[in-house]
Amino acid sequence: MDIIVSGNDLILNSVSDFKLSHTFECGQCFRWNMIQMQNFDEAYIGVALGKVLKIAQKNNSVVLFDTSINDFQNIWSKYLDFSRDYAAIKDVLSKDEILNKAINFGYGIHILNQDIWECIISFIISASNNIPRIKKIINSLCENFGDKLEYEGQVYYSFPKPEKIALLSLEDISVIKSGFRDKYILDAAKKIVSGEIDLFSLKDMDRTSAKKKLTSIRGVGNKVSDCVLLFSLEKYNSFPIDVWIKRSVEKYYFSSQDTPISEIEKFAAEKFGEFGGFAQQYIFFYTRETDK
DNA sequence: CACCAGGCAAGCC
DNA sequence: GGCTTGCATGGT
Repeated sequence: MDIIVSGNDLILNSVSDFKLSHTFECGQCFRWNMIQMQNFDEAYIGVALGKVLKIAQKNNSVVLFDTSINDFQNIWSKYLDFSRDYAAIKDVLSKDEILNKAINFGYGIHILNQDIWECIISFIISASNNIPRIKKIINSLCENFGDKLEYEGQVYYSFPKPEKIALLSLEDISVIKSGFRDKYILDAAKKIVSGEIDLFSLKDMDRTSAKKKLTSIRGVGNKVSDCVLLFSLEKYNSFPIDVWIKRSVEKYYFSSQDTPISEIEKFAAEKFGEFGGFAQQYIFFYTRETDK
């Protein structure tokens, strides 16, 4: 991959194993929206890490608009996971017939390195919910309590900090219509602001310890913590099992037989090992886009 | 109207 | 340990 500065924009050429729609639509993030741009195959605008980014792609070229080389190297390269060798991961996983199909379908998936706090709240909101409404609630949380950001004459909102959320009452937060999850959101904010949970130290912990810490937050159980571990703490052997993954794994590997989650976890650990998280994303995207 | 949606906690055994 | 039920809200 080579990087070219073009005015205020940054052009990445010879990008491989990456496609915007695969990465942004595979269910790991909720704040990226597709836009139309001439001369590109795909384009998105999103808010992440307190910044608005417009990004577009044509074939193997990706353009980050109004982005300095510093911001790319310090922020976006890591966020978009550009330094990982996805070809090597795909080689290993493709040996499995099902994964081979899933990878051919979602060949451009990258696992983003998201903000831990945003990830915790987003997946607390995801519980017993559907994706359009998850996006709607998160958007409302940002509009009501985040900071205003302007880009090209449009207004966007950052994801509100835990310090801001911790000061809210249940009544305050009821405007976002998150239902029974409201108290979980407040609990997470309070545990983080009080220092009971130190987000920074989670990164250095092993998977089991980090998971134990995360599940001490109300509303964070097995599945939500696995998502946080995978999408923001670089624990790539996590294999979050939601209803879709459960159904899909049962269909492809257990002759459509109802199987306990504990057994699916065991199966995934043995079958995919250190690449469990990547396998999960390929399967999730494949099954969501084709089974429906 | 019943049922479901990227689950989880609490209560039961 | 495992199993069941209630949970806010909005969409079919």
